[in-house]
Amino acid sequence: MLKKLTEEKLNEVLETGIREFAERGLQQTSMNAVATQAGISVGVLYKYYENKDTFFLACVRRCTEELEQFLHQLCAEEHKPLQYAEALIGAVQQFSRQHRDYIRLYHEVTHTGNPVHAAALAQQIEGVSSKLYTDIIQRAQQSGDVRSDLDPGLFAFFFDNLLMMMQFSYCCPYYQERFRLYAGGDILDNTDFVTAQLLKFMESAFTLEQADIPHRSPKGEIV
Amino acid sequence: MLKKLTEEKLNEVLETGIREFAERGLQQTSMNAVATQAGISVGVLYKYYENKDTFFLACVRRCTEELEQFLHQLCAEEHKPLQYAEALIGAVQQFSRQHRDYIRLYHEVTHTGNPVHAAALAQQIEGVSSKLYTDIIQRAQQSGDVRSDLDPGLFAFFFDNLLMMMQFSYCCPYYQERFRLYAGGDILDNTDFVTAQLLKFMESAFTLEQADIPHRSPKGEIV
Amino acid sequence: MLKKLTEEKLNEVLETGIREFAERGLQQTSMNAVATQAGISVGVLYKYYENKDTFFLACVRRCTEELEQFLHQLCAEEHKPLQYAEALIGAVQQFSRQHRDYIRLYHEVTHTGNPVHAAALAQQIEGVSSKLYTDIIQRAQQSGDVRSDLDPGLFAFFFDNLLMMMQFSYCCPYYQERFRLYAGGDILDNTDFVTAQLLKFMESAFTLEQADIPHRSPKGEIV
Amino acid sequence: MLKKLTEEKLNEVLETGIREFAERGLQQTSMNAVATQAGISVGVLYKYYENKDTFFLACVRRCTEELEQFLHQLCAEEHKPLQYAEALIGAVQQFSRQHRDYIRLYHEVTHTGNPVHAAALAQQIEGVSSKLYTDIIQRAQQSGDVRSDLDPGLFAFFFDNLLMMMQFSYCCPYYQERFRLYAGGDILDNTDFVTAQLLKFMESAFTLEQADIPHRSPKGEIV
DNA sequence: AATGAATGAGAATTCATTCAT
DNA sequence: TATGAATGAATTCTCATTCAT
Repeated sequence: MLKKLTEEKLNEVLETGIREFAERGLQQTSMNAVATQAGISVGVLYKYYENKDTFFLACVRRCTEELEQFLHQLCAEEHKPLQYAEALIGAVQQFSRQHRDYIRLYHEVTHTGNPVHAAALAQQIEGVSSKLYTDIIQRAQQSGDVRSDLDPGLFAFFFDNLLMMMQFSYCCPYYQERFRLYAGGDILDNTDFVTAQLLKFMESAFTLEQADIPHRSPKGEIV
Repeated sequence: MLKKLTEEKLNEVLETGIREFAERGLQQTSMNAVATQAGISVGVLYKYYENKDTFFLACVRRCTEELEQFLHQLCAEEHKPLQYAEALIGAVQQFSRQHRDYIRLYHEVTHTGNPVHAAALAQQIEGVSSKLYTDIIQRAQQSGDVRSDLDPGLFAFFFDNLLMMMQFSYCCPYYQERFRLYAGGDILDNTDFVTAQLLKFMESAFTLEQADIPHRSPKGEIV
Repeated sequence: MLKKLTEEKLNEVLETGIREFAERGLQQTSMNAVATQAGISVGVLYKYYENKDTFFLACVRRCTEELEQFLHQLCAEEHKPLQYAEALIGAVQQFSRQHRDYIRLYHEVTHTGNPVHAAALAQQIEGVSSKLYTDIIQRAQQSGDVRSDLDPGLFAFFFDNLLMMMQFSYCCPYYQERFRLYAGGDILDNTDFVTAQLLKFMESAFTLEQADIPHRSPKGEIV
Repeated sequence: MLKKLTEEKLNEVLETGIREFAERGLQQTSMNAVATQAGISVGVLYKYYENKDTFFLACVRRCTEELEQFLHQLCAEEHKPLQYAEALIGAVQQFSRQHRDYIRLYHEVTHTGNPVHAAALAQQIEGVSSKLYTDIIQRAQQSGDVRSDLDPGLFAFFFDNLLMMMQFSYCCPYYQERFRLYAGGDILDNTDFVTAQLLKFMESAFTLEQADIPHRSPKGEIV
């Protein structure tokens, strides 16, 4: 009966954890259930992870690693901001389809009530992408591709907010329903349409009077 | 000892529930604790609410009623879209400050795992605002204040996404930390700055080359 | 099924706890087992006692109360020291026979590893008797019934040590065996003999040369 | 990795066991922890000792061996009873200081609930000393150094009770507190005072009237 | 109608012991 | 022979819900 846990098995344990936590949430997930489903005993689970929280965090880290890798690959290539945005939106949609549970787990993390834990988690999860986005935007502002009267951090924040909501809207039951409510019952399948629309929204949510947008052209010719 | 539960008392019960659910979440909140804090017995709590879920939903409804009222007041006045947006952003910030627990409770709702419940909740909570926003946008498109090549539902969706994230970012621990990470430690107090920036972001996230925006005019005159 | 716990029932719970703790010790006693044996649910047990330790302490207190009462009755009457001693020895033997579990529980208390808890328990359990004994001895010294070159506290301590060991020797398996080993297999039943012998031991364990005992007579006549 | 367990290693294992059992007690001590601390694997621990109880007994035996040796050295020399007593009290105090864990382990043994085990243990631990003491006393009675109207076994028993309590009072948390309660906060350091007082207590705990002690002289001259 | 004590299933965690390597 | 990972029964404690008073 005693079979050493292969790396493969440990992977399975993590995937089981991710699945269960994504499905039921932190509280409702039972360590015994995870162990049983992963085909191991509770004992080993606790051998590898001090307690439920630790195990949860391990599952989260696994997800964020994957996500970061995904992100890095994407941001490695040089792009114009809008191309970045398009690529990111597409990537987020793809990731959401392939790793629904990762997104759900991420959503579960946002429920962390304890501010100290929340700070650590936010740092761990958002640290990389927040810097990445902010940098890209700063560069784009220097090259004149993004209006410079916007704080790069806040710009990145709003931008990520839209991506985040997109992820949740593809993966989490409540957000899915909300998505359908706003955009119709089959919206979840029209990914290209959504991408196109979101891009347009970002370009210019509101039509502005000429007078309102002297800043629009950093070079000044148009206005 | 036998006192009929006055409306006032029922109010107190709901407020207690909202506070507890907002603070601890659905699972971690104890019905006994709610009853004790509200100064009633568990028995009556179960007399009025079939079970914990039912009670939770009642608390949620109480919050959404408040929220809707708030929204309706705001949308009653006729405005240009950007003015609407500005008013809404301000309102959201104010509401977040005044009713942190309502927002937290709303956030708690988004964790509903059961799709059926999720659908009912989304309908209940988002039904009004989604219609409201979509209508406003449609009207704005007809009057030419909003580019008409955007789907009004999706536009409303993206718009509400930004507002929603703003609420959470002001009220929920994890999102607060994330907010600070993106925009600096004191961002939570600079509400005016955030409002101004978000408005700009909505106006036009990205500067566009002329060539990039032939679609801007659906009628083609401008370009 | 829901029957209110009468005072009688609560008594039974305590007695069950005392029995189980006495039988198995603190660690080995299961709260579920106590509840089952007392005919209640674990829930109530935890309603009345915060946790296992608290329940254990309640059981201990119950025992010490009984013991103190027993002691007070005895010490109320004025006696000569040796009469006190005789009365106490007899009382201890009687108490041991009637309340074996109380003594065993007392013995269990002596295993408290945590010095802080130990201090509190010792204070609670020994506080009264230590003062009582010391006072009696001091008075006896003033009246010349006890040699005055002995520290009253230490005298009381040695005296209580002998009583304590007697209790354990009548009640706790290991000490019982040890008792038999020293004094024969049937010693546990010869209580009168033991009393007489212990009294003699206290009177004068060792025969002394005349020269060694000038202090024996506080009045000086004999020597 | 495969190294034969040297005698030295086995010693270390036993010492670790003694330390842990003394510190935490039988139940609370973990075999895994002992193995880890001793620098071996649980596997070997179970190779050498069938189970936890067996290992515990081995640790106990190790302690009693040491204790017996100590005792034998002391009793080898011929003495008058009071000199023996004084020597023993001093020895016990010294042993308590040097081998606190041995005494604690001994105390742990007294908790054995199972009468069969208790009998075996008592026999093993007390067998030698009970005989030794009883013999010495019998001889002393024959030589007139101890009053002959005392049962030698019981005398030895009472005497050992006092020594035993002294050991515990120097080594075990609860008994230490009790000691301080009776004799003041710094009593644990005043070993000489304690020795002197205990000797006096043994000499003659209570002052007796002439009439009360006709038996004092076994030869009958005095009375 | 109101009370709140009682119920008991369920969840996290521990650790003596086994046995494949 | 030594290792130490794996097992899983057992234990403490919680809390939604019931129902006698």
